[in-house]
Amino acid sequence: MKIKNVFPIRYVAQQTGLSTHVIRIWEKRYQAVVPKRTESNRRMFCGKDIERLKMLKTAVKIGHSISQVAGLSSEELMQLVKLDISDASKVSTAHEPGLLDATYFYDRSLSAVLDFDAKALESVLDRAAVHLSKLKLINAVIKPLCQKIGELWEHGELKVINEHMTTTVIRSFLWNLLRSAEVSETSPKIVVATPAGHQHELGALAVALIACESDWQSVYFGPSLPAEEIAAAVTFANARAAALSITYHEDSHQLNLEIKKLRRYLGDEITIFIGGQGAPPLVDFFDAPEIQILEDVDRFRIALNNLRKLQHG
Amino acid sequence: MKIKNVFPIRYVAQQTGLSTHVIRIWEKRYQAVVPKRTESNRRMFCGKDIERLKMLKTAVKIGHSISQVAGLSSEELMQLVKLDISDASKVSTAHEPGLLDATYFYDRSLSAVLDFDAKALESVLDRAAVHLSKLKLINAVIKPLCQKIGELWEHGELKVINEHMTTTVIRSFLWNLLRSAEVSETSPKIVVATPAGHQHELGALAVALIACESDWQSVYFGPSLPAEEIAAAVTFANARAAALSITYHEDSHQLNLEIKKLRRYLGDEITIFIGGQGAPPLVDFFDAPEIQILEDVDRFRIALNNLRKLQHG
DNA sequence: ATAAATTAAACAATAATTTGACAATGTCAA
DNA sequence: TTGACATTGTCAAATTATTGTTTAATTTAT
Repeated sequence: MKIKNVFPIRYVAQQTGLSTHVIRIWEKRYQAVVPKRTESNRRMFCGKDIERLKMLKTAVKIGHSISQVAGLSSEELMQLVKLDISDASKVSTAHEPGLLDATYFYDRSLSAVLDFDAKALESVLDRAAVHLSKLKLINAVIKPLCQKIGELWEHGELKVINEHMTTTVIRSFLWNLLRSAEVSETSPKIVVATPAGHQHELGALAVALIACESDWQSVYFGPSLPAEEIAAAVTFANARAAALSITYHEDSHQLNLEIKKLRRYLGDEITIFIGGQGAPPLVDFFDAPEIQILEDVDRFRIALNNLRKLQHG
Repeated sequence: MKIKNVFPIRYVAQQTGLSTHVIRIWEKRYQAVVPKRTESNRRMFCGKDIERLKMLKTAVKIGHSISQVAGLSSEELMQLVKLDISDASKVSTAHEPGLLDATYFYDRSLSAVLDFDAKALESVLDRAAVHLSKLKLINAVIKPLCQKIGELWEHGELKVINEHMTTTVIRSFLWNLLRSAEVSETSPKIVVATPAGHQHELGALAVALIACESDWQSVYFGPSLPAEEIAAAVTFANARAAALSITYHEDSHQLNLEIKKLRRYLGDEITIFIGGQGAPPLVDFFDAPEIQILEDVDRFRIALNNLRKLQHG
């Protein structure tokens, strides 16, 4: 049971915060919305009209001109509004001259972390995302930043809250990057997660991004997922591979168990990638070709490409 | 044989707050209600007529035109009106009452979770954010959704991966919402986190959002933060309050220690809020006025406002 | 007999519509 | 920099529609 076309202009104005004048003039000039009319020529808006007007308002607020956005479809508008919320900082700092060097962004990021300035960190990362490729971003900014923070933390030069703040910001940043990655629907899928007990998910997010960059569909599941669940996810998503990110090399016994369990759950045609800083020490433990321990990002990309070709042939 | 209650027009007028003239003219012009008549042509209203007239009155009050809503069925009227009734009592801040039913978004979200469709979930949440106020979004969509997922998970009707996927999506959604919240730079600050050992951070994010809505600057630190670090964050940010979100009531001994420690670390002029589903059982443990256990969102808002005024005076 | 209800018609206050004008702002080329 | 031009929000006037109230005449209930 839907209620349609029952909203008079005053109601719409109150809902959207726009004046009735603006609503009318937007209709007249740009056909931003074209409400139905009563027999007596009164406008009668529907729910979608209101939704649309709200989005238009925020689009304008962000800095777009009404004439440009008024013609967009509601889906496009949604996309626009969503996107610009996530990198609104770009608008304000767009005029700054770009030093295209990755170390510049790394330095600025580190400063922001030490200054405990979440907004600055976000802003730097947003700008870095514009200037650098995803690969470079991860390799030359995110990864060294995380390592550095790890070091500082170990040496007691950084509070846990610094680390938390940074993690939260970077995590959200990477996630938004991941969401905005465009991958073909027909590409093979890879399930990305962190094994049970491992809480650090930044590496996993980076892995998911790299996979996207290599034109795989990343299905990201976040931290601390038991082997059974990873296996279920692979089956459900009909994925060709699973990737685990291991940041700290702790409790390797438990970890081995998990990986072996996962190996058993998955059929032989599913490749398991294990990466991250905590991965190299594991090389000795596993020998099967279906489990690949990867020490750096490039090898991961190569392995993904190989697997892709293999599957194609 | 059922005996119907019937009422003369003056009673109806008194009940609804409408004048007899209005009731008659609404009937004459729009057939808003069509009461039975006595042999001598007096109107005899029934209970449903009164309900209907009340709803029509509030619909008009909201901003609908009587000519348009008078013809709606009582169910449609109910749907149209019930949201704004609940929001009308809140008055205090922005006039952003809900348009579409919040349960609609809740239902769609839940479907997306069960279908394991991350993109659909994102899309629904984005739409909900346009339609609903932050408060309503959290109270009527996010919160019940999390609760439901918790229930399903406990009953084994949901995989861990469902829960993980949902958590990841909602977390990112809330975080973006938090980032886009605009709060004055001069507003007091509140540090939001989850105590050590508590990994679930959605509640904390919701708390941070609520605080923003009450015009506090939320300084969000994510999950599992030891008391020392929370204290350090409060000092560093020069915050007036700290808020802990506790989702599951486990290991209450450890939790008590953490809270008491935090209480010691912070001076008396810093208020500690403890909220979330796991909070109510703690009421008995703490008695100090500087530690406030909050059972629901509204109390949290009230407490924030009080604290704000107190500080002002 | 008095108070209340009924209908119909008239009335006045809002509210919505269109049109045109206007001011503030930004853009672009000279 | 200046001036021409487009964009965009606001406003006023004239017209029409909606809607609550009033008035008047009549009927009914207590």
